[in-house]
Amino acid sequence: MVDPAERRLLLAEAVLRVMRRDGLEQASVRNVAREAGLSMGSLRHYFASQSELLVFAFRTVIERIGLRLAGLEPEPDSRRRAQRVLNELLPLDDERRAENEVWLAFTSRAMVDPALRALRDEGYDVLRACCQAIVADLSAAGLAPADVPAEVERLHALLDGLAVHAAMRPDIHTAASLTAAIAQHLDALARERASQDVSERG
Amino acid sequence: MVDPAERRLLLAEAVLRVMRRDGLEQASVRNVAREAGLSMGSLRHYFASQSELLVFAFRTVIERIGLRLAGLEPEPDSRRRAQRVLNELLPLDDERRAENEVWLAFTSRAMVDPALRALRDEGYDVLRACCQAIVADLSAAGLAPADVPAEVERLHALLDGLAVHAAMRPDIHTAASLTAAIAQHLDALARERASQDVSERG
DNA sequence: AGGTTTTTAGTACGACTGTGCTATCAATCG
DNA sequence: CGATTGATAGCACAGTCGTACTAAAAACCT
Repeated sequence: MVDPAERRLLLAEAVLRVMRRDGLEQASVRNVAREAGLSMGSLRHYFASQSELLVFAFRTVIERIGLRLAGLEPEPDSRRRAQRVLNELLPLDDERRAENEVWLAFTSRAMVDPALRALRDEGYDVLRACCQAIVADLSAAGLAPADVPAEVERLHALLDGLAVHAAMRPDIHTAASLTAAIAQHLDALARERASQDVSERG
Repeated sequence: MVDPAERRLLLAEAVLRVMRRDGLEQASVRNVAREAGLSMGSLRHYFASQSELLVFAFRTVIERIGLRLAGLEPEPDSRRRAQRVLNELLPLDDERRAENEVWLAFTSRAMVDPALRALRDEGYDVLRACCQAIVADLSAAGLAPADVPAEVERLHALLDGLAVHAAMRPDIHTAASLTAAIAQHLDALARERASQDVSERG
């Protein structure tokens, strides 16, 4: 017998493929089943409703990102650690570009589909917690201003803004330009803190 | 006789109402016609296809924003001018919150609907030009770092990121917190430039 | 082996979609 | 006044949608 969890994952990945190729509104039960090489009835055996299917698909994306973050090798230097985590969150390669587009589609649909809202908020919270950890870390190391909450807000918005731009204009916002933008921001944070420290001493 | 342009505008506004209330995918020919108090046939008399209707609706949004920007009273102080323009671009009141949600929905759909892509790119370009003007202005006034392109990228991403966050979590990202985030960023730019100037002199 | 449960497939139903088409009403013009 | 054009309405068509349902096949268990 086939592992049910495996089948569900197979279907979730079919959802993501269809979503990315044709848009979320094309991720119908029929299309997803065909994409996965199964029948509608079979899909329905694993997911009682379409909403359940979509939620599961998005959840796998969130979990995948979480796993990647947890799997990062330890890095003693605050600045390098920040850069590495942020690079993990940016759509730098095809896999993460796909995840990013899925995130955008879900974010948009969650505006009007209450069933997706809780999960969307969960993704938001995870990302914000990441930013919080990064900024707190940098600030403690003297590499970011002392006003942590304000800098969390700024970093989080910058990150999601870059993600949206990368989805809209992948030709303009390349992997190189994205990492450069983040690096520049981190440099700016460090410089700001430095000038803060100077004026405090004086 | 009724002015055709007026009727088209009436229908466009119906599109925006439906989009915001029920999502873009609910902005069908039938629903929009009903929302506008017209028949399907009548709608089709003004718009040959649904795509044409949606494009026109989004265009009116872009034009409305452009008109608001053009209508801003002159402000001699660079910093205050920047703040004012940026506040105009942020979803601070209900009208602009609606426009912001429409923008998000269009951005998402344009990922898979080529007919919307050109218009979405136009909106992107307009916003980027705004950021460009603001940063160049601030930089010339000694209130932003000398590396204008890099700061344009940062401001643009920050702006769109805040917009997305405001759409996702209007309870968290209030008008006050949005303006505060922008003000904080402008302060940071000025401080960065100041420390740049100091180190150049020394 | 025989019975039971899981998995798959296929179909049917009612609702909705965009578009094409015709018919009616209003208004303008010759 | 008649005729032409613009505006509105409403229906028909072919297609897709989510879901419910039945029934066959496969796998598992005793």
